[in-house]
This record gives sequence, C-alpha cells and structure tokens, in this order.
Amino acid sequence: MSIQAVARKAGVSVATVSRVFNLPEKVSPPTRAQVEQAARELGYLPNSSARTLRTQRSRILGVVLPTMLNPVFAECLQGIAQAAVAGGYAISPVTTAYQVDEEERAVHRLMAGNVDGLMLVVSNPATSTALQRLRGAGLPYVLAYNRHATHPCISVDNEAATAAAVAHLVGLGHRRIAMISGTLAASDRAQQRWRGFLQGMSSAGLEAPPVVEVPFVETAVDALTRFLATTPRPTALVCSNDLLAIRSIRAAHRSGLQVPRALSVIGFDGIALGEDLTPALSTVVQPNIDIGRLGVELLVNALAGDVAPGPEASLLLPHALRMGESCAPPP
Amino acid sequence: MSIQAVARKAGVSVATVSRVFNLPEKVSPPTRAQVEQAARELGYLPNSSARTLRTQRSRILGVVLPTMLNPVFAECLQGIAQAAVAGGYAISPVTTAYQVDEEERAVHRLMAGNVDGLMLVVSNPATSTALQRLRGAGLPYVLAYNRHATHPCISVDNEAATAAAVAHLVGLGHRRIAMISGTLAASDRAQQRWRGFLQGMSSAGLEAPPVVEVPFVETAVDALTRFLATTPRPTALVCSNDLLAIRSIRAAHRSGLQVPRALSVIGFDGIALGEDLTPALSTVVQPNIDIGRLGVELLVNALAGDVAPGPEASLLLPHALRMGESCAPPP
DNA sequence: CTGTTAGCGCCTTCAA
DNA sequence: TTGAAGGCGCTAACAG
Repeated sequence: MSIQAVARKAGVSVATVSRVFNLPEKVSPPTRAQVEQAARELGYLPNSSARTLRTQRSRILGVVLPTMLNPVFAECLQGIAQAAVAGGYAISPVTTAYQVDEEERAVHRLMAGNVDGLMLVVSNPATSTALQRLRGAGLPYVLAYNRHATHPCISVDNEAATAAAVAHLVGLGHRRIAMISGTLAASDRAQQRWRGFLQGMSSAGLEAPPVVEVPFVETAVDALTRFLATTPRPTALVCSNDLLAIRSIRAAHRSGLQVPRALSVIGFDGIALGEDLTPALSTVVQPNIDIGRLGVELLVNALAGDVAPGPEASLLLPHALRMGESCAPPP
Repeated sequence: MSIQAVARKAGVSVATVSRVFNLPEKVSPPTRAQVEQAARELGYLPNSSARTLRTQRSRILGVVLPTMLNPVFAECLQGIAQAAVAGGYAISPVTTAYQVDEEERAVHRLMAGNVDGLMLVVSNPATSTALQRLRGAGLPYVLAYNRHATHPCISVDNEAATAAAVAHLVGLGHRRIAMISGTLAASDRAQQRWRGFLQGMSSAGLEAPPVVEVPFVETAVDALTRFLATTPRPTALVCSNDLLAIRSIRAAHRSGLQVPRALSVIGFDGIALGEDLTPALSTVVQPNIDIGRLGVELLVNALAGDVAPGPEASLLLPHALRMGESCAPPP
C-alpha cells in the first residue's frame, strides 16, 4: 500500500496525494475528495519510515527512566505518554535500573533509533556522559526530576521541599528526626533532599544525625528494622521517597511501633497510591504527571522551532505537603 | 553521517560497509577493521528509517495498555521493555484508559507507525474491533492478561485462581464472603474472576452475594465504606485487583474495622508493593513481569520466523496465593 | 571477497 | 492547481 497505488486509483500524481496528506489546502476540493476516497478504499496509511527518511524527523521521543517499578516514574511516564500523543509524537521508553552505564547504552540505542528528542531521568546530570553525548549531537532533551544549572530540567525545589517537611515535623514537636535515603551517590535528588534536611534541621536549631542509607530494596525493611532498634531512637523519619516511607512504616510495625503514635513518617514523591494506604501517607507531593507532560511540551515546542531547549527553559514546579495520617506529635 | 561517508573514508564501497554491520563474517578481517575504524571516527550510526524502509521491518513493538498508573501494568511493561531490549527491539507504549475507542485509536496509530508486532491488554478480546483489524492486517500480536480461545494470550487461570482465594478464606472459617470488582463489563478479567468466585463459593456450599461493583477510582473508598455499613456485613472480601484490596482496607479502617481481625481482605495481581504494606497484602500473585517478558519473546520468535502467533501459542502461567497479613479467621 | 546498482515510499523543488 | 523527477540512507541481488 503505497502512495503510488493511491495516485493511480485516484487518477492523479503522487505529488498530489502527498499534498492531500501534508498540505491539503493546496489541493482543490474536488481532487482532494477523489484522493481521500481512494486512500480510504485502499486503507492507505502513509509509510512513516519513508516519511522519516525524507524529512529527517521521526516524530518519536526517546524516554530514559531508572525503572517503571517505582510509581513515581510510572506516573511521570503516563504524563509523557499523554502529552506525546497530544503533540503527535510516539514515545520509546528505556529503563536503566539506576546504572550510569545503562544510561549511556539507552541514549546510544535511542540515538540509533532516530528519535527527535529525549526526556530523561539520569543519576547525576553533572557527571553524565550520556548528556554530553546528547549535547554534542545537538539532540534536544529535557531532564525530569534532575536539577542542574547547565541543563533544561523540570523539577521541584528538593531542598526547600525537604526543609518544609522537617519544619512540619518540628512544628508537631519532634526534635529527634532522622533522614532515610537510598544510595546518596546514585542520585542528585537524594543529595539535594539530604541538603534540604540539613537546612531544615539547622533552621530549627537541631542537630542532624547521620543520614541512614538503605541501598538495597530487598533488604530495606530489615535494615530499617535494625535501625529502629538503636537508641536513642528518632521520633520521626523523613524519607527520601515514598517507597522508603512505606517500608519504614512496615519496619516500624515489625518493631512494635505504631505509626504515627510512636513514630512519625513522612515521604517524598506524592505517589497516588499513598492516599489509599492506612495510615494515609504524609508526603511531599511532586506533580509527577505534570513533570512528564511539561517536559514533553517543552520538547515539542522546541522541535517545532528547531531549537534545542537550553537551561533557561528549566521549570521549577511547586511542591506541596500532603498531610496524610503518618505524622503526629511525638510520644 | 551516512554509509557513503564511511565508505569513502574507509576506501571501500557502501556495500562493504553495509556488510560490516549486517553480515560481518562475509567481510575479510582487514577491510572490516578499516571500516570499523572509519565508522568509529565518524561516529556513524546506521540510519534506522532507511534500514526500515529498505527491509520493511522497523524492529519496533507496539504496546497497548489501559494505564501505567496501576502497578500491575507498570510491572508488565517493565518485563516487556527488558525483553524487547534483549531481543533487539524498541517499544512504543500507548495507554487507553480502559476505553475501547482508545484501543482502536492506539492500534491505528501504532500501525501507522510501522510497528512489527504488538503486545496488548484489551478490554474484551471477544468483541474487540482493534484485534480484528490487526488480524486482518496479518500483524503479529499477543495479548497479556486477556484470555480467549481465538487469540494468542499470556495469562493466568483467573477462574481457578479466584476460586483458590475463596477456598483459602473458607479454610480459615469464613462463610460470609463478598466479591469487590471494578466495572464487570469493562474487562474480561473481571468477569473471569467473578466466575471463579461463584465457583469457589459453590464448591464450598456457600451462597454468593451479588458482586459489589466499584466503578470509579475517585469514589471507591467512599463506596466501599458505605458497603461495609450494610448488614449482615461479610467477614471477608475477595477483591478483583490489588488496588481495590488496598482501598477496601482503607475503607475498613475508616469503618472502625481492623484488618484482618475484623475483616479479611484478599487481592488479585500480586503487585510488588503489596509486600511492603502493613498489613502485608494477601493476594493472588500473577507473574506480571514474566507475562510481559514471555509475550515479547513469543512475538520476537514469531517475527524471526515470519509467522504471526496463533491461539495455540497461548500460555497459561501459574498463579500463587501469597499469604500476607490481611487474612485471618473470622471474628 | 568486493563493487555496482536498483529500488524501498515519500516529500519537495521546479516547471508547466 | 497539478505533475515530473531527484534523492533521503540503506540492503540485497547480481556481477566480477
């Protein structure tokens, strides 16, 4: 099924058929109708690879994410997918399992796949060779969740948001507050949130205990249970993401600590599921779907204007504390 | 950056360059090395649209899902993504929000995008016009979660699995057991699980109450809370999916009912998150990642052999009861 | 083992 | 308003 067949059937040239699909106003209504009918009868669909080859635009956006198993990224991807469809683009997502070499491979594969632009969540924009490669190639890209002065980023103010979480706990009366984090070195967000924690504690005149790093998902609950057995035990935990918060709550219950009566827990991310838990998760909400949506819109606009988005296009979206039921005054 | 430039730089013909990338063993080691070096120096990547145009294979798999906001599908998509990369394919996912007309549009878009095959989760394979279209076009596809005699499907035995869940509750001593479901008409899985519930109840000599349909996510907890106020209240709930189970637990607590002491709840899907909840979710586990992975492997093999998978390729994967902490003997 | 060449299907000047 | 024709980059005969 090619443009040739349609042209033949409609009794016009291939150029006319092409125009009907790309510049319909440049074709007289009668011929246009002819062509449209012929196309319909033949079930004609323009061949996208031929079009891509000719125009040098694939209308595909690459997406690089750590994983889809964390609802934060699933929500973001949903936003990306919706915005892409609305903008007339397809997406091609690849996961990296938080590994820098996988980021590299992912970008390579997507570049080989002729994507017009990329949305990505990387481990650390400051040191990412994948980003260097993209920039070198002049391929438009936008980062999600990451924040860095020399890249276009859609994110929230992780420092301020975490400091606000601390302030909330302090307001409830907590003084022994600990931060639970994944591997700090593996994510700029984790580092920013840790800094925010330090700021929040310092503003309250409190001394910050060392960060509790919980590197492995499989053993997280065990590690957290062990941590909760130490003395003096904190009365509140600030968790660097919602999954850690959920696991902290589980560890607390395993330790015989009721949340929030005996231990307050606040998460970070605002995954939708948190609202349906019992206790409902208190958390710092990021607009995950919007992060994806706005990133794609940025990219689509840039693509329409033939300019790669620069760092000045970065967006700092508002965060919010969602007060669930996992925080209360200290015992 | 084209094959021409590489050929010129390496002092060979374009055919040789092409061979180096596609049939390296047909090129003498010295020339191959020449070409590889030239390609590396130029940063050459084969143009995938040109290749697709020429070979008529895009090496892209379309994926049609209801949503990525339900972890079941996110997990499945993760499996799909991994298997696709392993098989040398890219994926292009599209969501349908459980709407049949969106399924139609999604398939249309993906067909226009030249995908080589599709993985999909549809509302109802028996009535899906999207599937008819695919079959008519001879495009290979595999269904995930759906189950139907005339289509290639990767799924579990929803009837048997749900009946097993009922049997477990009966074994604990429950006799007043209700089924909570999303819109039955919107999903073949929901219908199969409801049938399994009826079978399980009947096997136990129990009378099944009418199914409790909870159509809207936003109001689910309210609806469930209202249901739990009716008398006689069931002592156990079988939920058609894990998200409903989580919301049921929330509704129970809002009604002053401790889970599992006052009310047992069992879900269906086996989302990973369920294990970290408190109480840990008891549920019927499906191998979500494997469902995606195996579907893609089926597709990739079929594509290699140039035959669309038929219904005989269907796989019925094992399910399992994962006993969490949300079920106990009746009060 | 290597080179020449004809398209794959489409868009886009350039002419008519 | 419409048509003719070149070429996007690549692969696969075919020829040498």
